[in-house]
Amino acid sequence: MNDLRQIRYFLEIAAEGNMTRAAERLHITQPALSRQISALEDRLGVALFDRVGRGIHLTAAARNLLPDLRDLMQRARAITERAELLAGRERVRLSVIAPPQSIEVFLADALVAFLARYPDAEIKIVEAAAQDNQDLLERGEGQIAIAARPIGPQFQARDLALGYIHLAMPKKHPLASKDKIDVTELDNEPVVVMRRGTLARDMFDSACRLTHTLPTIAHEAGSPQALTALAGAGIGIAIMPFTARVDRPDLALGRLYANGRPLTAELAAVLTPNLFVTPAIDALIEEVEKSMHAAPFLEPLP
Amino acid sequence: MNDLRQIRYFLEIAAEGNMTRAAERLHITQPALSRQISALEDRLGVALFDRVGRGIHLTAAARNLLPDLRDLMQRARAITERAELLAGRERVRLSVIAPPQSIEVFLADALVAFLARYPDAEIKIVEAAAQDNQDLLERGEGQIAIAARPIGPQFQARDLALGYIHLAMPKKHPLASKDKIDVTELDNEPVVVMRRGTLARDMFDSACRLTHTLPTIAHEAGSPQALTALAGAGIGIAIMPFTARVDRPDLALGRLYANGRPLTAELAAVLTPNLFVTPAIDALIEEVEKSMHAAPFLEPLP
DNA sequence: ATTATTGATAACTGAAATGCATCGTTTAAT
DNA sequence: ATTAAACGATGCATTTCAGTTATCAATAAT
Repeated sequence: MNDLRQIRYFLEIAAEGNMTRAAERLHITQPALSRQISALEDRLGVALFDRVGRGIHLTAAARNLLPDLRDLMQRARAITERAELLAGRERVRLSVIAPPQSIEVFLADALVAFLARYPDAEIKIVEAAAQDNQDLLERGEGQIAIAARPIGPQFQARDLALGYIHLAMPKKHPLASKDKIDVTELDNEPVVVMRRGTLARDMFDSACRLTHTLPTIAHEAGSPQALTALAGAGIGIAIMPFTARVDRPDLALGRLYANGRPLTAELAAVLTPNLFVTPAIDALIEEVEKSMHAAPFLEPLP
Repeated sequence: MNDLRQIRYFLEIAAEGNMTRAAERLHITQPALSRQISALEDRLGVALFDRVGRGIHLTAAARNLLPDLRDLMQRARAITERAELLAGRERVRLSVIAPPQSIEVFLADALVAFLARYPDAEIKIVEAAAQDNQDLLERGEGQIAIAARPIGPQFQARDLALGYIHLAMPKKHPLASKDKIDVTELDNEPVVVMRRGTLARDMFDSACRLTHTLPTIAHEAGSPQALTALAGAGIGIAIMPFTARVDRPDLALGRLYANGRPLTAELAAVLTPNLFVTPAIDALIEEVEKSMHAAPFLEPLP
């Protein structure tokens, strides 16, 4: 085992499922990649990919080795970073994985503040659905992800904020006067929700199931803006995600409760295992936290 | 961080303390090694060695990175081995670190039995003083070491046997009739012991200190044979190491006690961290265990 | 049947690693 | 003080290896 490069190549193909595309992402040509993988297979003495028709897929052996190889790469990276820190010329290069709304509502602001402190830092933002966040982190697509607890045991995490699911409805709506609204009050009520796969939607579904509430789904929207627009038009009460700004004065806002407790999610910064946490990373997380607390419906954790 | 080779080179120099010798062990020439290290230092941006006069020594940064780099290499090796196992063509290649007497008394026999089961295995034996055993393991000089507990927390271990420190003396000696002999009975008594650094000697010294016993060290010997010879000549009672055969009918044997309990050491097979334990390794340890239990003064652990 | 996609292969090129010879410095021996 | 040995660094030639371009074979989509 001499070469981390071949491992990096292998991981890229495993993540991409396709040699040609992996080669592009690695900035090499496809034949070069193909030959490196052959070499790796020879050296390990085990086939890593089934060449089936055109296209490939992982062999059982490769699936077996995959987690450890990922771990090895991350460790190697962590060591390099520590070495650079020891050399005093730390180069901050981070990829942050976050859901679209998080980017819009607080990540952008946080990055501005962070870059004021670390002007030379290179921050890349990877947009991903909430549910894919931890997968991408595990595949090494980034070092930090914004996600809600629970978080896989293999990760470290830093608490960021407590997010409340809130409701938006026209001011004339019968429930508009209330600050706390229980899920059960939404029985048979027309609601507009985010599409499946977003955190707020999934939590809302769970709350309904647990309380045997059956709201009428009037519409599934793809963005918080669409949600508020529909609510404003009287189509239904909008179930707003945690990280959404509501800037419409015609709408009343309330918090959603279930069993007497507010529906909340603990948002956290999830860190790649073995990541060596530099002061810069700490600073970034701190800025994210500050920026989140400035947003409505996101409160500091106790 | 692309290249495990450079890390392997670095570790070899760190272990050897000398580039020329490290180059020999790596089967490359000294200039090649020198350049690779320069390249590694450039890439990490930090000096790993101070070039002081002729010769080198590790910088603080290098000492800081050393354990993690070792760990990385061991993980890489473990992965390769697992891959070979998955490929069904496991090539058993082990280095076993053991003190000289262990080799003589039971390791040799164990290897014969093991090789009968795995004829293609390549086993290398590294002879090392008991006290150096764990260091060598940590430096990656071998995968398995025979050592006495306590064992560093970073290692896995398998219990092998309980060893008793025993005494050898002429049959006419006043203490010869006793089976159990307490350390305190050796006060002012002439004894012959192994040289410092062997396990039995160190334990004997500790026992004397704890019980305020001051035997007269008549001689320090380098081998168990010398010990029995001196005891037979009446120079003093021989404090025998755990793993020594006494085949002289003119000598009486007894067990050494302190505070009413026999002086024992729990011998164990210590395994490199992250070592992937194959059936072959299990078999080897099993054979070692069997072979030890056949030796006198080594008993199975409860 | 035709075309586009995808991975493998061959021949070539350029970069990187290695070996050999040698130098400069430091330490040990005399 | 002088010499010899030890040790790491450097210049140059050679080999090894990863990468590129061009192309092929197999397969899936139309």
